[in-house]
Amino acid sequence: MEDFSSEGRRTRQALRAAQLYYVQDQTMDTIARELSVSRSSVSRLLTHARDSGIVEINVSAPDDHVGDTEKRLGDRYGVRAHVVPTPDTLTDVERLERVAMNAARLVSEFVDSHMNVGVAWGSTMSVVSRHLVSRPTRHSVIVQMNGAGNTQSTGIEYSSDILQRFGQAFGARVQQFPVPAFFDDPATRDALWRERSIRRLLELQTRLDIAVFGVGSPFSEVPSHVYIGGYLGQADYRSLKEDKVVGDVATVFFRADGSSDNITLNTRSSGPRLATLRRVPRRMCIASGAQKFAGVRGALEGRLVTDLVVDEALARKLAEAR
Amino acid sequence: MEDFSSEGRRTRQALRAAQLYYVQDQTMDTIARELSVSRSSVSRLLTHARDSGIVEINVSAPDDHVGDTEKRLGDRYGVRAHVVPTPDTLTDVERLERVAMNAARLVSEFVDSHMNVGVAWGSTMSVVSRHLVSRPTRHSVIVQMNGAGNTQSTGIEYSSDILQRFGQAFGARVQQFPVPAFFDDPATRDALWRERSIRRLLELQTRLDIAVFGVGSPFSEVPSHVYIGGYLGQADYRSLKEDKVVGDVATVFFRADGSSDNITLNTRSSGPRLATLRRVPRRMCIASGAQKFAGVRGALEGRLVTDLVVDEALARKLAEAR
DNA sequence: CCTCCCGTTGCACGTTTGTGCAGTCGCATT
DNA sequence: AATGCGACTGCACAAACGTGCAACGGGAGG
Repeated sequence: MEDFSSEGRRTRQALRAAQLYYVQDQTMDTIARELSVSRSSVSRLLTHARDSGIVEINVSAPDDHVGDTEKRLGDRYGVRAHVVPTPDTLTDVERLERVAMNAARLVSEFVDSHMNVGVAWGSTMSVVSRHLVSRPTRHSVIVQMNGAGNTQSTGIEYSSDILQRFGQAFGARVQQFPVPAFFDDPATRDALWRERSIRRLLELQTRLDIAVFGVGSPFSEVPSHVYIGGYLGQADYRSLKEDKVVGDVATVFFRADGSSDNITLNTRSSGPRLATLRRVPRRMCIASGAQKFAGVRGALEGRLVTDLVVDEALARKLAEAR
Repeated sequence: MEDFSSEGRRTRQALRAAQLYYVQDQTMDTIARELSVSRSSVSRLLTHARDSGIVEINVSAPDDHVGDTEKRLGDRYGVRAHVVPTPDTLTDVERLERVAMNAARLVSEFVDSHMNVGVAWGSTMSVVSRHLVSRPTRHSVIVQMNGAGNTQSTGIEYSSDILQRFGQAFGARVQQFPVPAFFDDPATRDALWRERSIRRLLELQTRLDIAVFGVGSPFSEVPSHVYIGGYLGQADYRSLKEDKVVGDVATVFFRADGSSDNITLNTRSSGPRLATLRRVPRRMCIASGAQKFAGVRGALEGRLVTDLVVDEALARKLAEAR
């Protein structure tokens, strides 16, 4: 059955315009005449073509030009590093924005049909989700990695919005994880974890093909919003400090050497155990800003990461560390 | 050893500019300030980045929008068809130009390291070679498929120029085939074919990963330049007619049903037997203009082609044929 | 040291492209 | 039929971009 709806027509036009523009190097003016629409419409068609994934633009270094820092990070931590060019003069917000754009592209590049994609939430992930370039896939699933909180701080939406945008971009089913980020009583969690509906999701988490996450840095000057969102109390902070925590991934905490055993708070967290996380074939960590240094380094030491996306300054710091 | 030569520097800058422009959506002006060069230089850097393969732009149909004609050609002849959008009002030259641009992109997409790429020559291939987007590969070889003539008709260069451009684009070694397109005496060919140096090349031809070629159409109104370049005489023409030839690939002739047995002229041709050609895993045929209809159809019937690149009008004709 | 040559740069200009706005069309609701 | 709504179009203007040209600079040869 053919699709003659206006949406199908639009896509066909966009496709044709894109071919003429990107492959045959026509100007929009020429294309406009060829499709008998106005030049402006062609401009809009091309925009549509770009962010609906009809055209796909890749920038890749010829092998002999992979950045020095990237190589060093690769050698030192065994990760594929993606260093985002960022002049040091940018504000934190701009820097994050740029890192997120790069990361979003990478995600769209990696995700494919029939994949289970684990997605965490947080301010970084929020920005990333807003820059995803759409790429229609089939039978892929977006899986929420840890329980959500409803945060309304500036620029952060409900975690479900983040997931929704991922779902949108890949035409994927979204699998929510309807539990709180932290439980008060570990026993409650354990009970809930025995529920059939929850078990199904936990099981899904063990079969992820990709996990995408940022890192929290609880003891940096600018704490991740997990720490200001009212999730944790004074006592919890003290507990983290005692356990020598340097960061978290999906609300699961770890130390500078990447270890997470016997960290009190983890017994109450809704996130996946690090051992589980490490079994995911591709684990993409996105971080921007020097204040994430300790957290990211811990995540790297703990082998939680296979693909690292960071800004230049942070990359340098990581490469030089130790 | 680091490469600090000006060429290496240029590439690094181009890479960075490309990332900023295509991934981070910066304007050239911004990028110029960031690299402290003029905006014009950024424009030039981006041009360089595009046609040196640092950025790679793909236009692909979402599966549910593959053209109708493409599907029909696929069903009918068992080829992957690439129909190039071309309004019917174009001149033959413009049409060819557009088809060639598309084809060139496809070639660059298919060719990879360690591949042997067979290349024919002719007016179509000449235009194609001029639009190749560079893609650095290693250990790949460009192999000339049939003996060359030195033609100076408009727009056609020596076949070696075509090969040279292929070599350039892929950083590949170029393997010339220093024999005439047609021999006067089959025996001369057979003798030459026993030469060690020639045998090495013939053997290479049997191990091609891709073959790229146009088709000749000897009996259309506008004959392929093979037929006007002085390669063939009156008697030869008669012989072709008697043998019911409709076209050629790499100066090897075939009939409407794709057969090539007992075609007199083939015993004197320097091109590969069709059986040999058919063993190449990917065989890309590029043709533009309705006058190629008979030739292309023969090539398709003879299963000489796995990937077909044609303009819209020709595609329609082929799809409707039979 | 000078000179010439070749490759690179920025400027200035014309061209090409993005976008706010107001007008139009189709469609569903009253 | 009238009304309202939303999606889409073309216009007009501003922003962004490509390129011929002249000036610059650094290296080889005299």
